[in-house]
Amino acid sequence: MIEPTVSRNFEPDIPDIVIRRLPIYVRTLRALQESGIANVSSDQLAELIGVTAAQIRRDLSYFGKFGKQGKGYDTFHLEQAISQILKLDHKWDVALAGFGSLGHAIAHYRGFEPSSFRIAAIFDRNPEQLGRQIDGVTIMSDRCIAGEVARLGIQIGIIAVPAANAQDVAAALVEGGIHALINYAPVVLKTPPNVLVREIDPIGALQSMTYYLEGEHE
Amino acid sequence: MIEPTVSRNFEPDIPDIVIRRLPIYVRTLRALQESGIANVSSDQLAELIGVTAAQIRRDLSYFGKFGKQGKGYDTFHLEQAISQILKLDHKWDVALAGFGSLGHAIAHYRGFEPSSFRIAAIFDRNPEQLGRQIDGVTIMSDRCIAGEVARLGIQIGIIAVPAANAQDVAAALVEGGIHALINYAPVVLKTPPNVLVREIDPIGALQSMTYYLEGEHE
DNA sequence: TAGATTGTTAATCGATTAACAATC
DNA sequence: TAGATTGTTAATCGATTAACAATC
Repeated sequence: MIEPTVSRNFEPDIPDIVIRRLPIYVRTLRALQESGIANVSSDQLAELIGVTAAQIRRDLSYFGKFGKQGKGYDTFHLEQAISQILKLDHKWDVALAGFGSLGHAIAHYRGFEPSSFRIAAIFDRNPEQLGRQIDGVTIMSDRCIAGEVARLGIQIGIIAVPAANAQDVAAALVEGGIHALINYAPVVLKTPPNVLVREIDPIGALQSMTYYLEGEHE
Repeated sequence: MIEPTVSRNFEPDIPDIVIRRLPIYVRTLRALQESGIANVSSDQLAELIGVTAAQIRRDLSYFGKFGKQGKGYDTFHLEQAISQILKLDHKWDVALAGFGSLGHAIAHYRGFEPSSFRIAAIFDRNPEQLGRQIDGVTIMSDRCIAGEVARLGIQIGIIAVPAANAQDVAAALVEGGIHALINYAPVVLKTPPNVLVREIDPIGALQSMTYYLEGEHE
């Protein structure tokens, strides 16, 4: 919901929903390589991911031809190709706003090494956190957000602050030149149309699942 | 992606995408009430949420008539009605698998009090964590998952373990009788069709955003 | 060559939007 | 009553799927 108004890319017109599926293809192709599997058909890949083979072929066709008829796809080459399309072949600096337990979890996440992302700045409102070093990054005050983001030329921000501060923090990040935001706060952010926002909303996910569950528990 | 095959609910046929929007309506209506606003039109609500008024009215029409022509919606009554549809009017026990920094952040999250969810069981693989008490809940071994979930009659699970263990943990939770899963692990889980799975995938979100960003950073 | 599987088009399906009669 | 806004239907838009000719 609340899908991005994208204005930075001028590819013909590739649906955002296709772009959002590409990371799953990359992930699965990497897992296959690690299992020593050099080749997959769209049927096999579909089975692993839980989608249809037609969807995979259709998705890929937006970007070119990556397979061989009768053979399928080379896991290494297809992964490289999609990684390049997503620009995952170089590192991106990320600004993390909020260093509570969620921010801590984000900063310490090592589920994806080597990763294309690096926490290059951390901000927190709590004075006790200020000056603390995390992997060589010094936690700074929220008041430094715009200046520091601009100074470092950071394009991606993660909002992990309480709902009440999320809008102000978002505004500061945008002021600093951020173009893409991951928002963990349960708040609809007001941002300019050239800023891409993706919501991470586990509470919303929980709240929508109970609809399907059996009634009177507890 | 990988949408749920739902088999527990037999409502005519309300699209899951509509169900997934309802928590945002609830959240926004609660915020309005806290601001002392007793009434909203679909236009105002749409503006706040960033969707169209037509979509809101259409979504609500799946469940009944909640507004008054010429007047709009009573924020209290509409929130109550949607909360009831989502079954948020009573508490749900949740099993948390994984008590690393992510599990810790989930267990300590207080962004939504009073919440309809209560962490009623915590499991971790790390022997050092075992026996530790978190809000009156004792961390237990992964080996206890199925038994404990069954004993407590828990229907909802959260997977916050490393990718490598996620499938096993999911299987144990399902064995214990879990019907709904929130999955933070970057892995496509294999679950029976009557189990609802929602993916929380911040890394995927990041990886799909770089597609839209300007090239050669770093 | 024969068999398998891609890439692509057209058909289908589903979700969003626009419009407006009903009605508070 | 007049004005505003709902609830709902039909039109539009977009995404998924099925099918198959191309080709490795």
